[in-house]
Amino acid sequence: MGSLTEENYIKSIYALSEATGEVYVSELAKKLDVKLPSVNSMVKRLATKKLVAYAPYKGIKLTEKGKKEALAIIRKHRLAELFLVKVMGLGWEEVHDIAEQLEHVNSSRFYERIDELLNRPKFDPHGEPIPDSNGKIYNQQRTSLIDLEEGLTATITAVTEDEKSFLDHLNAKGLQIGDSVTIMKREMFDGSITLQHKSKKEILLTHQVAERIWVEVTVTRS
Amino acid sequence: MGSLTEENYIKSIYALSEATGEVYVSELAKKLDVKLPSVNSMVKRLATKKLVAYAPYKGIKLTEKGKKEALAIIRKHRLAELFLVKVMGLGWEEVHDIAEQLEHVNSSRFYERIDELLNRPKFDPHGEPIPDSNGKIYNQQRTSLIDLEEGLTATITAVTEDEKSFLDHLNAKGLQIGDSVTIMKREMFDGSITLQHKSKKEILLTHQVAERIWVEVTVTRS
DNA sequence: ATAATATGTTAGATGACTCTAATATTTTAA
DNA sequence: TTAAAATATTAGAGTCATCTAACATATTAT
Ligand SMILES: [Mn+2]
Ligand SMILES: [Mn+2]
Ligand SMILES: [Mn+2]
Ligand SMILES: [Mn+2]
Repeated sequence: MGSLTEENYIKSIYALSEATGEVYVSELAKKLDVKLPSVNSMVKRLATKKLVAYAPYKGIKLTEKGKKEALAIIRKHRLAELFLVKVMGLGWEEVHDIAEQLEHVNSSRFYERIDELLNRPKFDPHGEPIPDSNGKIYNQQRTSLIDLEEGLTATITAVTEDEKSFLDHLNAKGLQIGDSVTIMKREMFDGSITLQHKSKKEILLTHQVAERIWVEVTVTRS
Repeated sequence: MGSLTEENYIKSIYALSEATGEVYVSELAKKLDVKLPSVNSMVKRLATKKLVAYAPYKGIKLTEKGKKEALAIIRKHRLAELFLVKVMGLGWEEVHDIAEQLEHVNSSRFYERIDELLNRPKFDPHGEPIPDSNGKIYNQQRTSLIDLEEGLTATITAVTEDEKSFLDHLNAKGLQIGDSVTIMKREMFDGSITLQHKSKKEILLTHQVAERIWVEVTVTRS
């Protein structure tokens, strides 16, 4: 295991490569909120340790070893989040920041026990898959709310955003993982969407919010 | 809050001052397993931050501010240990090392929740008192097993040693916090002690082990 | 093909924390 | 009261992780 800083670099490289394919030094700098030369020297160090392969202007790629480390950290992060919600009774909007710290705890006993208590869970409180202890990740097929036709009914499976303000927003709207929603109206003008919710209420979501909500279609046009 | 390193210095200074009164740079170096000059410069830094008062050859003293920080860390450590035992089902011999990491987690929510779940506990799994959120600590009067006369019966209230090997040793002997024991024999020659235990077994403890076990006398000589 | 833009590097410095080697001061004991 | 022992300090250097300022290279758009 590397230092805390190293772990955060590895994790960010993994996240960016999932999101955008190529990972540039400059992108990483923005994500980690450090300056370019800092990233430049750290990437060199990671390359020396065979955690990444780096070709200037071509991007940074995690090696197998690096990927394995990233997945181990993500596993710990997501197990921690679920534990905080299920066992400790915290809200899904307040666990990410704590998990950012707990993911660096070095104790197989601790995480083995969490995994056991939660009965080898497959998803975190935000619907993100939890890699198993070998780093294997179950990748669901994902459809965003913004891609659904009017009239369709779907179940919310995940949200791709950990930020408290976003989750507070969903809480205020009364939306949760597992909720069933029907698309009532898609606005051409601003991309906003009106949903019919199990609570019987109609909910309006902006494009910006809807695109971060992932669903599985359960009922096709009636 | 200071850095992780700073927190560990503060905690060690507190522990040493409880144990031996005066805390010398040299003692601290031994405890933290770093060299003298490292401690020397860190102590200067802590003094600049008004966390300690330092007079060479006279010892290091925590200021009120430093004491408060130490107690906050100790509180987190002990809450974590108890949580790991009571909620997560780990053994008292394996929680210290994990708590050494969890004590640095910065989240009042996390610790507030642990405190609540455990119902504002007063003692950790080793019988050590847990400071309250104001840093107030309930200091029990302590009698060591080695100070009991033959024939007395007492209850084990605490052990002053977190090391796994020591606690493994007690586990092997079948001794736990709360157990009632009667002093059968005190050996003059080597200071060892023979106990009658609730399990009906006789248990022999060396002086080295017995002196780390604290008790409350429940039955005086019959 | 040149200019503009995106992307990356080098040099040199800083702060936190650590080390070794050499030296200094204070306390205590003979 | 001098020597020995305990305690502490300074000087100088190294690693990790960061920064600013200046410069360099590659990609792309005109
Ligand atoms: Mn998260
Ligand atoms: Mn999550
Ligand atoms: Mn402990
Ligand atoms: Mn303890």
